[in-house]
Amino acid sequence: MAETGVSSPRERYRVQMQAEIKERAWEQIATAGASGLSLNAIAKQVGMSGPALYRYFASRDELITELIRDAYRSLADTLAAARDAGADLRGMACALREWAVADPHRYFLIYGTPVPGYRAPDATTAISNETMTMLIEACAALDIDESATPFDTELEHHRRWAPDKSVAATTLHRAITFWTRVHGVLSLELAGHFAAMEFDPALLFADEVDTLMAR
Amino acid sequence: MAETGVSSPRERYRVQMQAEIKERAWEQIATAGASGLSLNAIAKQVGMSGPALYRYFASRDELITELIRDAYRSLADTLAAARDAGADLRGMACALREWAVADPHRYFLIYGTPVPGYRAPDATTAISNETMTMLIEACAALDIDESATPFDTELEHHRRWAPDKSVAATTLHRAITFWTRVHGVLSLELAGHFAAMEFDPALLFADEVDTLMAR
DNA sequence: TGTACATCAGTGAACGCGCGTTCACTGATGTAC
DNA sequence: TGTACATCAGTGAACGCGCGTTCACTGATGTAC
Repeated sequence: MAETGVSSPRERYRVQMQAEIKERAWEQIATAGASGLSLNAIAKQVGMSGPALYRYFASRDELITELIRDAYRSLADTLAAARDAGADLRGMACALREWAVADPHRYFLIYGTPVPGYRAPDATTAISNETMTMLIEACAALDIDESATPFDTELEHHRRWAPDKSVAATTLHRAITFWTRVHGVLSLELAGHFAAMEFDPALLFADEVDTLMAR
Repeated sequence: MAETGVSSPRERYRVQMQAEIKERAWEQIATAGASGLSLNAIAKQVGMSGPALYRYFASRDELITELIRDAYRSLADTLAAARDAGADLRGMACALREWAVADPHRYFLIYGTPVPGYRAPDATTAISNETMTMLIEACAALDIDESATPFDTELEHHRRWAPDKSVAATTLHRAITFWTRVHGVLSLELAGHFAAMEFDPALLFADEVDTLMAR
């Protein structure tokens, strides 16, 4: 009887196969987009015939859901690694950008056009909260005093989502603003909206982060 | 012989029919997303049978291209109308947000996940430049002096895309930053990433605009 | 160690479906003399 | 005003295609005695 942690050859093969399927799925998303993801095409890539994939995933939707969850997980892990390496908010921003640039399709699977009718499972929202908490802590470490804006007072009254009541509303505000600004630059950059302008998006990104940390 | 501006009944009917097809297409995008847009389904909605649509659009791709171009046009017109009504940068920001919130799918067709393999025609990039020019002019009207950042010097050397050489690099910078920040808030809001937090996204948006205009 | 059985990965055929697009055709509308 | 012709909107059948998913089945791998 297999105990926890010990895996039979069959189990190991299974895990390995699931991983390969996901890998091919990502390749396909890169060329055809998430909506063009086809189980049959993946099966062909893996070297199996169509229905065999149903040994590993109950349906196409389940596969996509796992890919999305993995993307969230990957982002959270990237930020956590940066933090654990002693990075401040700026360092985490760089890590985030590198993560996004490394695989734009993975980025857009999370932050791009929402899939119509798709409902994010609790698992992904939990990871999302985890990420937000890391950002809030990084912002709290900045310790800049500033005058309250209207949105700060709004946050005073709507902060049930925040992890710790001891964090100032201005800190929550800063974390949210960090998030929106970073996404503003990244999503436009990765979607190619800066293509006609010749400037280096990395400098724009850095400038935005600097501005946010200075004031 | 029909002169320019004068249209025969047939022509008028044609234009009207094209408009109705596009309208149904938008409805379908709203429920199934851009990738789920189906010519046959649209035809059914309009009350025609499949192939009839080919009288009005050469292919599915052409229809989508027109929808995208219309979306760009609609946004540019909205901003122009705000400007002509005497709105400053803040007013234009509000107009932009209202435009986006009114039809998120239209917004995402432009600023969402890029369609794999889709190449934006020159017509849309021209409209995009038009929009950017309006923003730059609105930023120039602010006339705030500020110290140059690294990205400002980058822009000094890469500004061929900008409409007028007399505009300061810091103004171009402000226009770009306006664009990225506004998109950061809007794209996260419209994609539902603020759903778990209870605050009013409009206040966050207003705060971002205020910050950008004050400093 | 050998035998009997259970588990499970993968196959191939088949299902119904909807897609974009073509083609030959009908019938109404407009145009020219 | 009437007739002859051209234009063009829309139809219905058909094309080939790939999709997700089911099902009964084969054959290899693991497990129990």
